[in-house]
Amino acid sequence: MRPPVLDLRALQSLVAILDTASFTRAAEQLNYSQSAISMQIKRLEAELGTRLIERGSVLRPTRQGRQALGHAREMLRLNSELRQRVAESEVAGRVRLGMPADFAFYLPDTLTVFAERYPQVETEVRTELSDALVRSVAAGEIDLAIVTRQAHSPGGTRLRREPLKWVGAPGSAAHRQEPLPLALYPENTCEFRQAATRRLDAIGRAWRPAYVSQAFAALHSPVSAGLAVTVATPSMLGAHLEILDEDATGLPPLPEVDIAMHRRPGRLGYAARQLADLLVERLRTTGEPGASVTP
Amino acid sequence: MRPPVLDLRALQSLVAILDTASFTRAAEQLNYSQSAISMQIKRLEAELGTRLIERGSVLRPTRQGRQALGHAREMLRLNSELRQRVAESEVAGRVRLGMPADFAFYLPDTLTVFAERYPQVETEVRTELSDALVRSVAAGEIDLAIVTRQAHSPGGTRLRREPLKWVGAPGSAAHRQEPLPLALYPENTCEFRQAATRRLDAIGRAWRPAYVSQAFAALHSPVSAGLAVTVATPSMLGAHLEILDEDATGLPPLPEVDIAMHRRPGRLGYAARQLADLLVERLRTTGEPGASVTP
DNA sequence: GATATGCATCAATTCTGGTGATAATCCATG
DNA sequence: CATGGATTATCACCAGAATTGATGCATATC
Repeated sequence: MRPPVLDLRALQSLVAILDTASFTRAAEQLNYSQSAISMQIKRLEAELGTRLIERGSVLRPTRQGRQALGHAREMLRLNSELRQRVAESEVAGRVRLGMPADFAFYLPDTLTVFAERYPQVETEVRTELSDALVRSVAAGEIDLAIVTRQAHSPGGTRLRREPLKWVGAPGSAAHRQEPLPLALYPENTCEFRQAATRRLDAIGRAWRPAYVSQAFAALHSPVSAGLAVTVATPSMLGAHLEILDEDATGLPPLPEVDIAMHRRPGRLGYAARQLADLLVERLRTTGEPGASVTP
Repeated sequence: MRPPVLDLRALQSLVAILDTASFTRAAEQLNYSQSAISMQIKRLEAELGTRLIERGSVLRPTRQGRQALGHAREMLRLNSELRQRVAESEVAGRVRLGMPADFAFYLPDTLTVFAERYPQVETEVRTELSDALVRSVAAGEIDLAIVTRQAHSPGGTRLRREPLKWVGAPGSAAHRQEPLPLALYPENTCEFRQAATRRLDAIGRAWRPAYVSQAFAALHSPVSAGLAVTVATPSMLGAHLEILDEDATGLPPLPEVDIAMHRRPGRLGYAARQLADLLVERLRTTGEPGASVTP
């Protein structure tokens, strides 16, 4: 009738037993009597209808025990995380975060998660050029800055590196227009776009800033309508846009860009540290997809 | 002293309340009395030191309640999965799986997971050419087959599509040798390699089967030693090998390949269905990385 | 074979958590 | 503003589950 649930304390004991390889030590660790541990496991095994621990001179999990162990660990982790999250929603404070204008559309998910998790924290976002942000963060005017990596600006943690690509609407011929119509943030506001225009100049391809705006929507519309092209990294790409192949379009290849985080000097407040951790967690690229090799 | 754990039954009730928007209905659903539900939530809220449910004409979770809800759901999911996994390790039976020879190095992780999860199941792996496997599976001689997609062999579920790439050891010059030394499975054994040699022939590039073996190690060694090149998809790639850029090396571009699964006609046994699900889960490509768009 | 160590079991006790009845609340109506 | 209906909170009581400490049993150690 009701989905049967296991006793988390018993799972906790199971984990402790297999970690310490001893009922007795698990009991000490968890502040139970040895018999309590023994009974908990007995009940757990009865509930699951199978033996979980192979008793002997050395304790080993059975296959079922190994299955259970992984899930038990994860459940206990979630248990602590739940407690912490609930407790943290009391955390108050203030975080000042800086990012280039074009990141304002890259991070909102993460900022939403943060705002949800720490509803009492005031988050103040400032948008400036990357190098200005690096100075601001060094001066302690803001706590954190997400910037495109400046080769000459040391410090900061690299979060990810992504290729920069030409982007347009599927099927659009905007990239064949002469001069090339670009949707741009205002001059000097966006380094990606500076990189792009410099490469166009280098190959002698004419271009014009067909759409210039600080507002995201005002730039997105002409691109998805096929009236202009722009540049973005693959992970910034949405469903309505596609990467334009450089060979097929004759557009110049674009460099890779680094995305890095800078922290202001001194000890950050708790809220700022949590935001920093969250940004690292959500932006850091994951490892290589495959692990095996085939000839 | 001991990491405090929450009562899973209380979390179960929390979820039920927020799902049904009513203490009373949650009680009916879980076969508790209404007062039991009320007290469970009271205890849970006391334990966490915060209100989880905002009482009123309509019940709504507080921010803390929302935090808790997600984790609670996940913990309950793990709870059921744990029970099922433990129960499933009693599942016996037999599964006959077919795959091309070159997949024998693509799937072992998944097969290990399967063997661990269903230790009583006999798994029999047969390696043949893809089209032979499609016939075998249609004839019911094997239960499942993982094959490279045959345009003319309908049926089957496509699991993923990957580009085929030239692969060599980093820094090696093997790709500049004339004729091109290839590490190959025996002729007609591997369709990837047939695709490769046909493309070489098409552009008039001479090649020779420098290393031919059914054994993985015997092929892997010469490639990572820089003595030959071979072809693979990126996810088959290991740390010791790298993709050779087609433009830089003058090697012909290779097609994309589809990896598909065929099931034999008729109702599969439980074990076979589970293996099929696992293969789909582990091989199916995940969605696009990003969701937002930037101009 | 004696001893030590560690898990299982048992009986007694504690105490958690459920039930049913009832009180308190909240909202919708008249 | 009062009343009725529905929903949640509280209370007293009880059942049974979990813990404990003592003891039994098995296995390793010397």
